[in-house]
Amino acid sequence: MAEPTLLTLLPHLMRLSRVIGRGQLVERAMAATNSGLDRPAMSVLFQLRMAEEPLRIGEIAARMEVAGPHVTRLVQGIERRKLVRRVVDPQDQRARLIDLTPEGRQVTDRYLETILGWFEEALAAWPAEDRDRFATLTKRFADDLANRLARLDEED
Amino acid sequence: MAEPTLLTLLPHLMRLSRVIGRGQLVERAMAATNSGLDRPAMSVLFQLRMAEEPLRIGEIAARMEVAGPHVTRLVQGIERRKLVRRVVDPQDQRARLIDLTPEGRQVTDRYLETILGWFEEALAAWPAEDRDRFATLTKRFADDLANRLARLDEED
DNA sequence: TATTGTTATACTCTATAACTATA
DNA sequence: TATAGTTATAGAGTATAACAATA
Repeated sequence: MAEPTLLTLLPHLMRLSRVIGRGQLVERAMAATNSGLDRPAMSVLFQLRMAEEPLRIGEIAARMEVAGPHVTRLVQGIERRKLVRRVVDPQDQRARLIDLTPEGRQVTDRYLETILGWFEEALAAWPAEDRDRFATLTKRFADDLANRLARLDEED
Repeated sequence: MAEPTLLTLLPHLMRLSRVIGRGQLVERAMAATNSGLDRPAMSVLFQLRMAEEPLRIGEIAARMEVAGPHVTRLVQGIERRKLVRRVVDPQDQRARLIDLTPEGRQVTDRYLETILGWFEEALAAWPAEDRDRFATLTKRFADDLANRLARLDEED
């Protein structure tokens, strides 16, 4: 069955996906941050933090790869806690721009620093070259795979 | 905030985790396999296929990192479709050993070959050395990170 | 008395459909 | 008439608690 490298890669990817996406990592970082938020809400803050600019509801949904109404709800929750502001987009009165408040940014940074701290400790024995290589290859792999899968649509 | 390599790595990992674990990859491969199964059920078959031997309910739950009762349900479903057999463990009458039937193995192999085929196409331009390196680093990263997180328990 | 698995139940996350308001 | 977002509703996936059988 296929090339052995790819066959052995698959379980590692599945496992990594679980460690990152669900359970352990995120869940624990949220507990450490002690913000009272849940994972999906933090995911919205994370997207805003990485974007470094206000985003529309639809744009957040696209980046999180979830449906729009879901983001509406999540934003309502974090707005109530004053972690984001929701202002009408001056370019288009239908749209809303979601922006981190200073408090929101602070919470998000605490969360990120917790995770990155664990990364540093986990990779303490890694030479810098391996880290860079892993980061580069991970991005390339995600891109190449996503592109291949996107082409499946067109093949119909 | 922390080392830049790790900060940029994070979104790539999150994205990879989404591409692999949810949506696109698995969902499409299931559709292509046309088995009528859902993702969690296929995940059980996948674990059995990788183990290359019958596994107990509890062992499957541990490998999938989900709760026991959930696996009981999933196994009931795939047993009804005759993709696995469920026999009493001769070593321990309380336990059940779950084993792939030939049909179950066939379905799982079709699923795996679909995914690995896409991997090969996605990585067509990758030198063999990069593939090996990526596989090695991915495993190491998952291991090191899981170990670091496991130590959080002991620190309490 | 502890462990393996099962049954029953409830909760979290996310999707779809119908609607409102702007464009 | 199309688009951005919202409200209402429903579904998938998983967890927890209580139980049964065997160790």
